[in-house]
Amino acid sequence: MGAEVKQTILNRLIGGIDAMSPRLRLAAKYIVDNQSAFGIDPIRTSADKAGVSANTFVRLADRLGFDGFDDLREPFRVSLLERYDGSAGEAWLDDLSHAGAFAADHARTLRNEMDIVKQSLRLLTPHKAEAAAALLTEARNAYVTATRSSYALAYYFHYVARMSLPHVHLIPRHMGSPVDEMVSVEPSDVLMAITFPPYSADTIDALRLARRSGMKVILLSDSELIAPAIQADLFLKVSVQSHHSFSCYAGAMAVLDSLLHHIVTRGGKAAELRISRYQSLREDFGAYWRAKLPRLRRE
Amino acid sequence: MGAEVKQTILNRLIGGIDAMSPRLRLAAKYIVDNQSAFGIDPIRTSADKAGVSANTFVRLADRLGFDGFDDLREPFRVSLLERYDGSAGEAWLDDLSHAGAFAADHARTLRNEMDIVKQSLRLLTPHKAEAAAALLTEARNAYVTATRSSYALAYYFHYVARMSLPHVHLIPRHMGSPVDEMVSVEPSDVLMAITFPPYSADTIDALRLARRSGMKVILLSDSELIAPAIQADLFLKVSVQSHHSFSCYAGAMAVLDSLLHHIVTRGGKAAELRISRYQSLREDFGAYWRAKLPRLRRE
DNA sequence: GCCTGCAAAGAACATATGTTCTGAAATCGC
DNA sequence: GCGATTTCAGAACATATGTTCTTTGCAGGC
Repeated sequence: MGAEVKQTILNRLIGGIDAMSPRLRLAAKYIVDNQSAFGIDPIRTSADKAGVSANTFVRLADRLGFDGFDDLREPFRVSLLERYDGSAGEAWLDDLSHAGAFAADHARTLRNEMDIVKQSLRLLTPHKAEAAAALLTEARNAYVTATRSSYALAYYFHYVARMSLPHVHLIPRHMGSPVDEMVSVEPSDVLMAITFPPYSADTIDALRLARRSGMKVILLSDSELIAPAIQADLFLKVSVQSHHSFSCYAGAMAVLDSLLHHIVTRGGKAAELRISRYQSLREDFGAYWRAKLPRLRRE
Repeated sequence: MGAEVKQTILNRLIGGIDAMSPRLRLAAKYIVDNQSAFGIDPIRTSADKAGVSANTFVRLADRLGFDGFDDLREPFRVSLLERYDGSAGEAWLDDLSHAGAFAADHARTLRNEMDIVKQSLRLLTPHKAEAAAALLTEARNAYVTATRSSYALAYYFHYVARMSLPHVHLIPRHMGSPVDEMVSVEPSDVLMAITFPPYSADTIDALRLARRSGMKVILLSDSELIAPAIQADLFLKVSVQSHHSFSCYAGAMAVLDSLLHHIVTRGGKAAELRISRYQSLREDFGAYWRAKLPRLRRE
């Protein structure tokens, strides 16, 4: 009952947003993006978060034909109640399991994803996380390598990490083998390798070269035993098991997210500043909604 | 974070209820029984529903050591906001929270990762998953696009999907804008765009072009409202919130993993075969341990 | 019986919240 | 360009909300 009303409002907000004035758009977008927060916050809080004034929300409510702001917020309040009560625990997954063949199969994959994420994060002890962050931060140069599908993970990690640590490099940069770009490594460098079965020969070569060069080695994989005569200084185990023939990388991504957090935290104010400079640089391009508005950010 | 505090309060309420006066008991029981309602209702409403006076709740808050009623209700509010206390009650995480400053911070990030993964997967209903798989499978050509850090996600998705569906293309392939590679799109094609704030102008352009071309559009993002005049045929919402200035992609990755599963499943025997052919092709290169070993595959 | 101590409700108060009003700034139309 | 219109924020206002104060009622002790 309440959920329908809410959906109707959302549809009207989405459908009518192109015909709205800039501030009304911001307010509408805020509601669509933060439905739960909008349900509980008082009008001024929502206004601050959305970057508009309080009475912009009043005007939005009026424009939508409501008697007042409260009438607009009410459906979001009750939907918050309904949804929460219905979703306590893992009931939603169990329900899915009994909602037909496709849903049951779907539920199995979702459960698997959550399991590998939990399992991977569990294995990332604070000690290991701290050690990894320290190794990467204090290295002269830190090389991140991977190939094929795990290259995506390395790409992401490098993309974010380099904002905080300019001495992080992704190899191979384009084509070719990672060893080609390791000609001038030194013992004060670090190699972080990411590989999953079937393990890449290129990555294994890079690991071997790193060992010979006396570099520190961080290995992110599902097994510590990748190939003979390979040992990592720090092994980060992640779970990638799946029901099909290829791996699931959600666990690995969660571990990388977590490492990035520590790297940025270690970087302190300077790192934060560098990242926000990247951000603002990019916003000059993709600034559609925020167009010419002052960026009011909470906290 | 909020979920823990709430749980602590509940435990204290339940544990201490025998030592309370009759009215305080009523109030305590009401909180335990109606956690969500207690989170949003003002004090007088809760008082009416519980059958006590307003200041009984004030006294209860005082007795529990809070500075005021608001402090008592706050954890219930935020837990309502977090929609899903995915990580509540994980003993190993709770232990971490009390093992020093670094471990506590670490635990916070792990909890966040698990929550966004759960939240994202919850939003991926079987209906949406099936629709996405169908759109991608039945398209003449399917284009996957993203830029900057989310390019990693698109890269991964394309890498695996194309084994099952050869008509999936990653754009932009190297440099340049995705629109450059959309010159010959047709209404029977599909565009799957992945973008997170700050939204990329290139991706938005691609979405606009897709709309004009009559293509079907799948949008994987944190918001349905990316830019004006953009609407997706299928919107897959994922949670990327984090405690720092950049997004966490574990939830997005879990959703992609899940979609890939359905795509491969839909592909049937033919797809499985194609994938294992890729696998064996790669193993000829990277076959170190496996060389003379039987391939043990779980399940 | 009277007093003390506690529990509880209701009234009184200060603050927070939604709403309205006003004037300034931006935008549009000509 | 310049006036008309729209959009918007800040102040002013009435109501709602949390808190405090006061009073009442009820036990138990001397």
